[in-house]
This record gives sequence, C-alpha cells and structure tokens, in this order.
Amino acid sequence: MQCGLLSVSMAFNFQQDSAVNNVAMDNVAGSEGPEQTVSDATQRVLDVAERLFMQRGYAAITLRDIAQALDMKQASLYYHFPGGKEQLFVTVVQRVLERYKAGIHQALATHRLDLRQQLMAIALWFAQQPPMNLLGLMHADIPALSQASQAELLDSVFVALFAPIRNTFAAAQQIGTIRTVDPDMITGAFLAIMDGISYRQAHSDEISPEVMAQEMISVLLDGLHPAT
Amino acid sequence: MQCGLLSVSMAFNFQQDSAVNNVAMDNVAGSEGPEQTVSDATQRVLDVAERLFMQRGYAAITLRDIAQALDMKQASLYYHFPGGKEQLFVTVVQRVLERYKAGIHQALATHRLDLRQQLMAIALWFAQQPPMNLLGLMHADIPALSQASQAELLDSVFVALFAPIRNTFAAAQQIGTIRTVDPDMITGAFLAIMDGISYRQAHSDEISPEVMAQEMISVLLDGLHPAT
DNA sequence: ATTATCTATAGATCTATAGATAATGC
DNA sequence: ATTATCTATAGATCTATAGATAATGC
Repeated sequence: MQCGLLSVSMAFNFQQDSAVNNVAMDNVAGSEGPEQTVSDATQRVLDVAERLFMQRGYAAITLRDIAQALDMKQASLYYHFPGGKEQLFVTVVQRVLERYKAGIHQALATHRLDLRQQLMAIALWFAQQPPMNLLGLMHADIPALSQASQAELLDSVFVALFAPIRNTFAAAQQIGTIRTVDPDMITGAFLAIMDGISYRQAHSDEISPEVMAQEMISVLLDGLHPAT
Repeated sequence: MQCGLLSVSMAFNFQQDSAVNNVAMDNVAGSEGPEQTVSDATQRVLDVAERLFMQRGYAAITLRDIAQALDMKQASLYYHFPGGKEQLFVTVVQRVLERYKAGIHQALATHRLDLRQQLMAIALWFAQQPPMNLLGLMHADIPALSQASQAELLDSVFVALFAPIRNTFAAAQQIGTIRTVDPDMITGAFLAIMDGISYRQAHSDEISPEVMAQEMISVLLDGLHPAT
C-alpha cells in the first residue's frame, strides 16, 4: 500500500488501527498494576540511544557509541536489550512514535473542528521535537532491519503518524473545508514539511516555533499567491 | 548560515556562486580538449555506487557491497578512488548535485517569468529522478565525513539546490507574484516536498509524475482551501 | 535472588595497503 | 607504459556471548 510520500508496503486496514494500537500502548504508562515497567537504568539507555540513533541513523551509530555516551561498556547494553542493536533500535523508534502519536492526538482533540488550528498545533508539536528524519527512517534505517522488525515499525509509523493525519485531511475534504486532492499525497507532503520544521528548529533559532508553524500552515492552506 | 529547512553552516556568499561553480563544472563535459575525463570503468563504479549510496546512505553501504554489485573485488575500487570510501562518496554526491543543478537551471530557463511553470518543471524533474534523500544526506551522511568533505558538499548543496530555488522565490516576491514569506523557509519546504515526490514516485506509480507535480505546485501556490 | 554492571574474547566484517597479473596501446 | 583487475593480509572495529563481580532487597 502506498501512502502519500511514504510508502508503507503492508496490507493495512484502517479499522484495525485501534486494535494494533492497544498492544503498542501498554508500555507507556501502566494503566494496570503489574505492568512490565521500564527501569530507570533502561530508561537512560533508551534516552541516549534515541538521541544518537535519531541524529545519525541506525547504521552510523554503534553500540560502542551508545555505551560510551552512557559511560559504560558496550557489552552491558545486552543486559537491558538481549536482542542487541536491533531490539534497542526498534524499542527506541516505538517509543518515539508513541510520543508523536500522543502529541498529534492531543493537537487534534484540543482544536476539534478547526482544521487550521489542528494543523498549527501539530506543526508546533513537530517544531518542538528533536528531528526524527522520517524519510531517512523509512528509506535507510527500516530496510536494514529483519523482516519482522520492518513490518512492526512500518505498522507503527502508519498508526502513529500517517493514519491520524490522513484521516484529518480526508474528513476536512468531506465537509468541504479543503478541496479534493489525493489525501495520501497531502499527508506525505505535510509530513515532509513537518520533518523539515523539526530539522530547522533544531539547527537554528532565527524563527520561533510559533511563527514557523503559522507560516507553514498558512502556505499549505492559503497558498503563496498574494491575498488579493 | 541557516537556509530554510536545511542548515548550511558555512559563510556563503551569494555573489560567489558562479566562481565556486565553474570549478565544479569542469568534470561534466570537457569544454577543453585535455580535460581529465572519467573512464568507462570508473563511470560504472560511480553509477553503481550512486544507486547504493543514495538508496541506503553512506554508513549502511560498504565498499564490499559496491564491489559485489559490480562483480569485482573490494580492493579494486581503490584503483579508481585511491581516497577510498569517502572520496567515492563525495564524487558520487557531487555528480548527483551537478545533475540536479543542470535540471533545475534548465527548468528555470525554459519557463522564464512564469513561476508556476518553473516550479512545475522543477517538480517534474524531481519526480523523474531517483530519490536523493536530501534530509538524510544533510543529517546523517555529511556529518560522517571529514571536515574538508563536509565543507565541500555543503557548499555544493547550497550552490546546486538551495541558491537557485531561493533566488527564484525571492525574485517572485520582489515583483509581487507571491506574498512575502521567509524565502529560506519556503525553499526548505519546497525541497522537502520535492524530495518526497522523488521518494513517492520511486515507490509507487499510482500517480503520474505530471499529475503529482501539478497537484503539489497547485497546493503550494493556491493552497488547499477551496477555490471559491 | 535480582539488578546492573564489568572483563575477556570469539567471530565476523570493514577499510586500506602491497604487490602480482593480464590485457592493451605505443 | 597504462589500465584494470586480482590475491593476500594487516589492523581496526563491531556485534554478541560467557562468566565474574558488586550492590541491594528479601
């Protein structure tokens, strides 16, 4: 299946989202008591691994890099992630995607029925996050993983990022708020721009997140032509 | 210096472009007789290396991968590129950027004075190219190189991609064709979308390059709101 | 007993160098 | 003599495993 600028090549089913979803949710904040919670030490590993992996990608970062940043030995990482580098990476990306999913959901829920405000809130969210380099993730990182991990992460990307935004555009089209353009394509373009916003914000502070979010959404909705 | 969604951290000078430019040009098609031309064998190496590097990035591709795809031994690559992996990668990227520079220049020149047609032609060009994953290049690949190579490639990215597009938007703003939005930001967003178009076209053929280019430029110029 | 680290190391792989070989052109 | 490859290998590095160690909790 092709999804806008991102090709998520799995047999996705829109109505299965919530089911897939609940499985992925249970590690975030234990709604039950005896949830398998993540220790502080493991948390620290994830934090550092996330920073490095998101900065340079899966292939460029070695376990030694991560261990060194944590002031520990490379072999010690296997205590927290017996599955090694791949398991660590998959866990990191899942955690990032959960955060994005929550951020997007919150943005959509807070400004319900106002597309411009919804998109603004999403853009502001992206502007405040460290860059995830989504295209690089899809393009370079995920293909380096095992078939099972690939499928798992592609599914999560779809559920966390693609589906909610696509649904928002599709709904806005149905009620006539925006004109009819292939929603997959809009979503892909939107995510590409959002990814760029994160990147720009991380490497510069000439423009505030608020202004940048507002300008980009204005271009997307109103276009670049002068308001006559 | 910050440039739209891409941070090109060098002291660029717009007026120096052509000077920097001529140096990089001389390897494309010998305007003089005794130009150091590239042999067929070296050409083949560059073609294969380009495909692999652009597909998965600098860190993920080994010299062995490239040699294997060429049906030769890894050590033989050092005959063509004594500087090893880094020199090969830099040469590949320079060649790609020269191609893009020429394609963009052609698009701009053919439709001079018509911004929409110019952007359409650029979008069509991107849609027909294999994806270059520009954000990944800036974000993951270039930082892995030596300081000298970093500077060289950042300069080339600026000269080949960023400057011509930025100048086009800036000129259109001056004559009032488009409204005033930070040109660096528009350029960054435009390149992010173009990169996405390449990616999408490479992974799907549901939408023709022409339609995709037209729709994306229409969104950029006219916006998503319904034409009343 | 559990948690979280360490040392040591096997085995694989990667870059790069040295020097041989074979074909072609002068 | 030049071009384009090869074999062999040094040296570095990377992932992963085995087993020891030390601190804390029961």
